[in-house]
Amino acid sequence: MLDDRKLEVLRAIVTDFVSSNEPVGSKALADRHNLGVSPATVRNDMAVLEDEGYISHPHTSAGRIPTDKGYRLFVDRLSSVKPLSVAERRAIQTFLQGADDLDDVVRRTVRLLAQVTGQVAVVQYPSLSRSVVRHLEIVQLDPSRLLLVLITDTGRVEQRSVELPSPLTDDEVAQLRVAFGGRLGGVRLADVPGVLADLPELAPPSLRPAMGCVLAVVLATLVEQPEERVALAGTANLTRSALDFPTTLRPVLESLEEQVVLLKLIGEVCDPTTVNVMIGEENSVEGLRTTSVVTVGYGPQDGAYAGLGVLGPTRMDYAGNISSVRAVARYVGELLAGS
Amino acid sequence: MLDDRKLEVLRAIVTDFVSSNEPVGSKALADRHNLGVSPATVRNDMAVLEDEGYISHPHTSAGRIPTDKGYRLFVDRLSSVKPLSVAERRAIQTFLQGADDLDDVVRRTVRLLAQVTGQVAVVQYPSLSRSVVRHLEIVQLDPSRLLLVLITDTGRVEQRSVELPSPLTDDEVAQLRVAFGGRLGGVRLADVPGVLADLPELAPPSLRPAMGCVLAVVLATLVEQPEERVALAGTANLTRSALDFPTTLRPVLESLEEQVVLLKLIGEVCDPTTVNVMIGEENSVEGLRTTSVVTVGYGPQDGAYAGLGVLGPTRMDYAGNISSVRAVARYVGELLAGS
DNA sequence: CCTGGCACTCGACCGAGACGAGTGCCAGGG
DNA sequence: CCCTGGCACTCGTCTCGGTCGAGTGCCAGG
Repeated sequence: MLDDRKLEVLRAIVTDFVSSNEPVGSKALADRHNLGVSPATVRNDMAVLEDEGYISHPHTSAGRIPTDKGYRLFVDRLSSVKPLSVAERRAIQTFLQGADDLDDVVRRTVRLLAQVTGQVAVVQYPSLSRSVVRHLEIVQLDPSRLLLVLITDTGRVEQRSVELPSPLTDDEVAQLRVAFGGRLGGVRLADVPGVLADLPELAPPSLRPAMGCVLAVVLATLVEQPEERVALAGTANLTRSALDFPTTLRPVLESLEEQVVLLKLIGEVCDPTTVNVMIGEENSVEGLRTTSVVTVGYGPQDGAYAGLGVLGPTRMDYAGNISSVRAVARYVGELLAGS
Repeated sequence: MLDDRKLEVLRAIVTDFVSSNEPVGSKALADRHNLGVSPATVRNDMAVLEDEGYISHPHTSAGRIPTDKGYRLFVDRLSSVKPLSVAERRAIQTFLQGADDLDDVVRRTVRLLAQVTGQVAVVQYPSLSRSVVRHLEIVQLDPSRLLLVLITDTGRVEQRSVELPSPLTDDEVAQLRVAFGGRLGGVRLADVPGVLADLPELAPPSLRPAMGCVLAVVLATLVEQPEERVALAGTANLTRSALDFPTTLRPVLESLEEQVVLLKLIGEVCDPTTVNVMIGEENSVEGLRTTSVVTVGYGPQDGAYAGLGVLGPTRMDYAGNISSVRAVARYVGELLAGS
């Protein structure tokens, strides 16, 4: 149905429309891209493409614009990978180099992504559940309150306070510390429940109530409902295409303020090897139906820490953004694995 | 120069323009507000107000709009305090009630403010330097790395890692813990340098290098350059007035992404008793010259934890926003003091 | 000092007409 | 069979002139 030339026409339409933001006509197409055929032929191809739902035109005497389906086909089969220039790679590397803190890494990353792509950037903090426990510290705030401080291999630090049923002595706290600390080091957070399952049985009776409380908090708030965090940057970039979606800007901004929404966007796919692209209506989030999202997981090869990505109008430079997102993800993954 | 009626005219212009967003003419003014004078008289007053720079008109045959100077006069002398309804107060209280975590409190507060005022809301986390140390925990990550965890009375938790010149034994770490922990409890962070000044001298020689490192980190990153954090919400509200500042939206969004800028906005005044209003050009931040900012400190009566406020177009409901900001600040202050 | 009246300004709105980009279709040619 | 050039047609955009009306500034009178 769609021979090579028609695909070529679609590609030309997408690239031209992305760069110009104006419906593209047959003549301009035939001129700019050396398709080797006349505008009339291009028109015929366009008619077919429109029948198939890949492009549409706003009104009779206007050029064509790609539909979501058209973008999808473009992304899947037509866009060639656009390798980053050496300068860009170096810029990414140096920009991320100076970071010390995990917070700092994430903040830099998200700004960098927004800058490089010119879109809205989203970076999820390394997920707790996929992280490995480096240390669990138990601090006594006052006799019957403890503070748990969890440190992961990615440098993330989480704290929770625990109300105890009865006061503990310093010595008892030390025992707790040994009991938990000794077992958790090096364990993936997802595996913590298994590791700790038999803990209450082994504890001396006097410690059991306290042990139970601490265990409950560890399991409930750190393992079962780990707090996922995300960083956001580049919302100002939405105004560039504000001419495109003037009244649509509001729902987008609203959606972006919802942590849940952001996590949904990024969390859905976290494979560090393949980049995921959601286009327009494919998007599950109401209010982001006019935008596209490019996400990828980051982390070591065998598994992902978390996801990151960019969001922009469906009319975006998919090839470029995919490359940028992938490159940034790789560098961040290495950076976190190395530290 | 400006008699009572002229002031009344200015107030009428401001209130009408704020609610309608359209230049207001003499006839409409004389009609809606019962000024007891004819449109012609109003016109004369308007001419004077314009000479004095309180109002201007976009073009010859259009109504008047307030200038920044006009808003300033309005805020300082003309706006009556608009008390919140009981329902609003209750809503604020119940909305904030459920919070447990400090993070949760701040998140809820900022959303609440954005919701109530319909503007962009900014809430600064309780400032470190004004906080009191509740606990400083020292955790040994590996032989030559420590993690410092600082907990303040407002529930804020900060952590920093320290590279040691040489490995320490468990026992030595315990000594450090006692040395610091014993002295810092209950001390205001700003007073920490004085309290710790003589610490190195008292330490056993073997501990001095490590002690020095820890001390340096505590002083440098926690006291001298404490990391201030802010939360932001309601950027979507900017789109309501997007018709007002269409191309101006971008610089505003850009400014709002800069932590530094936000801190500058809020940090300038932190008095919990008086509300601070910055109008248009008064604003020191380039790019926010078309907006007004209403801020206030929050915290216990004697001093402020930090600041919070809202930002919106100069054309905003100052009286209402001032009331809302003050009310929210009071509740948050109580909430944090109580816990 | 306020008031009504009046001429004037100037942007908003409307409709007609010209323009032109772009389309769809068709007949002819390789 | 597919490509091509030609041609009529559509329809949005732009421009222009004219009308309308809100609002002003000024002035003379009470």
